[in-house]
Amino acid sequence: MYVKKLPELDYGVATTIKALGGKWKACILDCIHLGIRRPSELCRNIPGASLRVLSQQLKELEACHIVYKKVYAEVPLRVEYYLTSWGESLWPVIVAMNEWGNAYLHHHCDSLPQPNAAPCEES
Amino acid sequence: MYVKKLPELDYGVATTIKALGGKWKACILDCIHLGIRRPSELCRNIPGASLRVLSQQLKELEACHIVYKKVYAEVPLRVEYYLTSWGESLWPVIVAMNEWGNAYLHHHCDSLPQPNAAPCEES
DNA sequence: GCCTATAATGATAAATTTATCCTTATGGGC
DNA sequence: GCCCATAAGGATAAATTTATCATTATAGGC
Repeated sequence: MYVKKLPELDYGVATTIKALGGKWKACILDCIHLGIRRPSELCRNIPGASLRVLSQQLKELEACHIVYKKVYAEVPLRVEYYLTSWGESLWPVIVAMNEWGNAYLHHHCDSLPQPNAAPCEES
Repeated sequence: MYVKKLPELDYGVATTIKALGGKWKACILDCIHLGIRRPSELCRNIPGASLRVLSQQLKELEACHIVYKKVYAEVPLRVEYYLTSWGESLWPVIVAMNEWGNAYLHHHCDSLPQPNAAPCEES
């Protein structure tokens, strides 16, 4: 397993981003919030993400106490993920981030500019 | 300059994280919000960040329309960064993220667990 | 027997981000 | 002349994250 070599920042925003900032984490939480709980279901609902990547992200979310896992003794194996109370408390933050981002996308139309995009004041 | 090879996700949360998720970006925005505007000042106020890294992050923030830049014809060169209206509109989101993260830190005491931390339900 | 599906993880490659070091340019202090 | 400070960026290394491919284990369909 990978272990960090550099010190981490530990103020509020950095903590939230560590918990939520993985590439697929917001998608996953959104699905779980909608009741899509099984890894294979998540994989079918999140185009572009492999089961492997989703497993990794779910494991991190679990380690961060954002989701927890229920395992059923069935075959084929059945696993479901649920939001913890911390995950629930994160929801309004996710909504706020989503609203800002969507407003931004709506205004700027195309995706975020590449680093060398033309500068502009107060666009 | 680095150009992306993989497609990007473009829903709200991902957009917000792209704008705000760089390692030093929240620190920088916090400083600018407090009136610390010059790169050299930022560098003195953000331990661990080099001028080089701050320049990179500022450039990205500028490209994302979160901050803009004023250059004064002085020597030594004087540059100041200000929040754009988009940057201002992002502020409540930053506050919400900061509050959640601080509550989390306060509850979990030490920094976020490493990926292999012991699982727990509803901690 | 080989295929399906399920969930998880090891090993490793590829992509991306962040860090380090160096250079440019300007003018003042000593 | 060499040092300071300022801001910016090139070149490259290091760190980190994400992706790809393979394997394990279990039971049912055909």
